[in-house]
Amino acid sequence: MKLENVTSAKRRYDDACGAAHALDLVGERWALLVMRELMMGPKRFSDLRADLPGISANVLTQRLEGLESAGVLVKRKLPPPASAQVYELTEWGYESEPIFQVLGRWAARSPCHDPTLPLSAVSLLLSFRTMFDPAKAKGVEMRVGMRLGREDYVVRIANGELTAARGDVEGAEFVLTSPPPLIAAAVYGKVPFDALAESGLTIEGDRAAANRFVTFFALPPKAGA
Amino acid sequence: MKLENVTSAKRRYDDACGAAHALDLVGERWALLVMRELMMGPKRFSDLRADLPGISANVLTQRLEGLESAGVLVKRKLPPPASAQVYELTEWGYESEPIFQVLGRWAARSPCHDPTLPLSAVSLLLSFRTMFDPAKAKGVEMRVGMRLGREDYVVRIANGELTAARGDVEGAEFVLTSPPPLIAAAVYGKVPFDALAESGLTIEGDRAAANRFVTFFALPPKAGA
DNA sequence: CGGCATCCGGGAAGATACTG
DNA sequence: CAGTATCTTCCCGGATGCCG
Repeated sequence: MKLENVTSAKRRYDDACGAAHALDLVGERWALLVMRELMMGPKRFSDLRADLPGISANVLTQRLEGLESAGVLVKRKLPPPASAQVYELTEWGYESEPIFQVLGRWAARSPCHDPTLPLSAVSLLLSFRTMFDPAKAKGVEMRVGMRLGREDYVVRIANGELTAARGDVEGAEFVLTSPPPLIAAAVYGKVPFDALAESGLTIEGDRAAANRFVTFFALPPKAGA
Repeated sequence: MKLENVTSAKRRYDDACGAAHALDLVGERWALLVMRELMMGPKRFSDLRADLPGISANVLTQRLEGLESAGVLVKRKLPPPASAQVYELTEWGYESEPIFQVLGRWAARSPCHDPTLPLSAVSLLLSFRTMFDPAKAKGVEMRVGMRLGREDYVVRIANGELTAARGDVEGAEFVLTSPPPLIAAAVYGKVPFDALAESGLTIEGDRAAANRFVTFFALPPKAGA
């Protein structure tokens, strides 16, 4: 848990401010995005590479080392017969979720935010947690399945709260099978599901519920407007 | 408002996730700390340099350019006779305060946070806003003056809320004149004011109120404990 | 003095190839 | 699959110097 192993002495801020210390720990390029990809549960090295297009293997190695030294994540070996190496956030690591929420909420107001860029499955799920508006889902109970590439996820809405986690899509009102960006287009761009079918989004189940689902989320207004 | 002027194309994350976009805007080294120093009001170039020991002039220039391009701050000329150039956050820029709060709260739990490092006046005031516990200040009304180097600040507690801003210390229950780190030691380290007097902290006014003041703040427990 | 351009050295990030 | 090794590029930090 020495700071030396996280950030070299020369590049530290030497500032007692908590925010500055956070940047010493996770302020390096890619560090926060690595953590983001682990927010929904452990992943392997190659999954991280696949979900963070643009990161190079050596940088990923360095970040994983640094974040482990900082106590944000641990490297763990899955028991046989899987026997795979995975990286998992510590309890404290998971507590970083509000960082992504406030960063996301703030940046969504940026005049030059481009929502058409690629989007990972984890990012989509975290965005639901961030942008869910309880007032718009009063009295609603819903269970939504999402097949997003390698992993399946379940989003549940009940008692004005939204939870999202990896899980079995069986028993959901409807199941979306799609690349994450298309679901974002439906939810945040309010693009009709029908218009997205030809791009590779499919709905099984209650389509009316799906159309209701997208009304529970809204982006904040752009700044300077 | 082109992203080109903020982050070169090669170093962008190409990720629609809001948090990733935030990092494109303010993820470069020093950018967030520059914003932090402006959270209590406009400052001049040389004040920023003085309050961010370690930043070099050219990097500060680059960050100010980038943050202006991003719409986070504006460069403004004070009217005569001051006629000084100052940098001021935009309304959207000021809305970044929750970023500092969640970063600070999260990093305060870090096992290797060193609270003895230097601390700027703005950081201290922001930490009050972040760490204030309304439950501990129930029914309290208090007006505190702080002379922290170049600027004077007023902290007010009323109706279970804390506000902190630049202002005249006249009319406060007590006035602290001190380098910011000593006040942090009193508030967060619970070091008695008497023990700090010889290091350069002075209290004028109601010392009992000062001793009450420090009880309104508490750091979160360390992670892994 | 305040703000910015320029040059340079060191080091981090990026791309590619390679290995157990 | 899970990383190293290597090479290049670019950013950061420091120093200097110009110009209002």
